[in-house]
Amino acid sequence: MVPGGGGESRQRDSWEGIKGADQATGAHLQMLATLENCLLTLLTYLQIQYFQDLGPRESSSGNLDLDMIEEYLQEHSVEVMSAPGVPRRNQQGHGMAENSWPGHYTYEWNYGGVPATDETHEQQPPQQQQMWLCQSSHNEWGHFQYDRNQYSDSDSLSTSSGCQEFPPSPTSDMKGQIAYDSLALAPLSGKRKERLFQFLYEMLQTPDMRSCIWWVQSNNGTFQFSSQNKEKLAEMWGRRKGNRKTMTYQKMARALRNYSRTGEICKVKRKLTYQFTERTLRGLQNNSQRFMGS
DNA sequence: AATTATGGGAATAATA
DNA sequence: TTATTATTCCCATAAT
Repeated sequence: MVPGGGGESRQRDSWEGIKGADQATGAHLQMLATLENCLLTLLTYLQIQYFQDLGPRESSSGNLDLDMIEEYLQEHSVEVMSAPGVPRRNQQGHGMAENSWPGHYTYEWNYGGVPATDETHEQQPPQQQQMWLCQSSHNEWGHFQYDRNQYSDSDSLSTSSGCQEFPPSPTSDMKGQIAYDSLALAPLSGKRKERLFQFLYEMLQTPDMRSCIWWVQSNNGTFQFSSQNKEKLAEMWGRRKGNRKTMTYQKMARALRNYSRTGEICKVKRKLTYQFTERTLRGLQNNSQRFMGS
């Protein structure tokens, strides 16, 4: 039937049915996970501070998330902590790429103008709203948003001026999977399909995802994937889209590359890091503000 | 040298 | 139907 290609049995059937299984429980678990994660994040942050202050020693203490920390430090071209043991790779002017906007692409957002005539329950209770429960609140930019103070954005915590930031939280595996699943399946009843860059932005606001993706500099829109967990993020993207085959970073990155042509996201020199175009970021930010009651 | 990251052509699928 | 976006496959090159 199919000429070239791996064929791969054409049947497009069953995978349809198994979708909206358990969302309520997922949401509850997610809430707990989020709380737990906040604590863990704080803990990790303190640990990092400790290491920075005292220099890297063999750290007999927590071996729990040392991998995480290590990867983080590596991927962030550690300029703090000039450790004897740390290879200190990559110069690149150490100040991450581009403190300013690349200038190309100066179109307009024409999405922004949506009246946001959303449904009834738009009062936005000031506290958390379960994103995965209220899918009715999105337009084409759509989707939800955490509380502002929940995703303490990396820059605000930076001790040094540059791109220093909050380490990815050490999401442990057990609750990790649960959280990832419920996040991945979030917009099941959504009408408009979410775009990849919107999904990424959403993940960037999600504390649980810090082990997969994080802001390098949120104010100029640069973000970076985790070398170790990028595949997990990709899988989530694929699941959310409902693709038949599993999404991989390789394929997701292909889509990302298209963005550099169409001007939503462009690549920066640094490993695994990209940057939202100014207008993209503006659109994303405006959009999420609409759903936060400011 | 081997692995990993980047980049893009091209066909196809899915959506708007 | 067409245009746009995303997916899938695949190969080449660069970087580490």
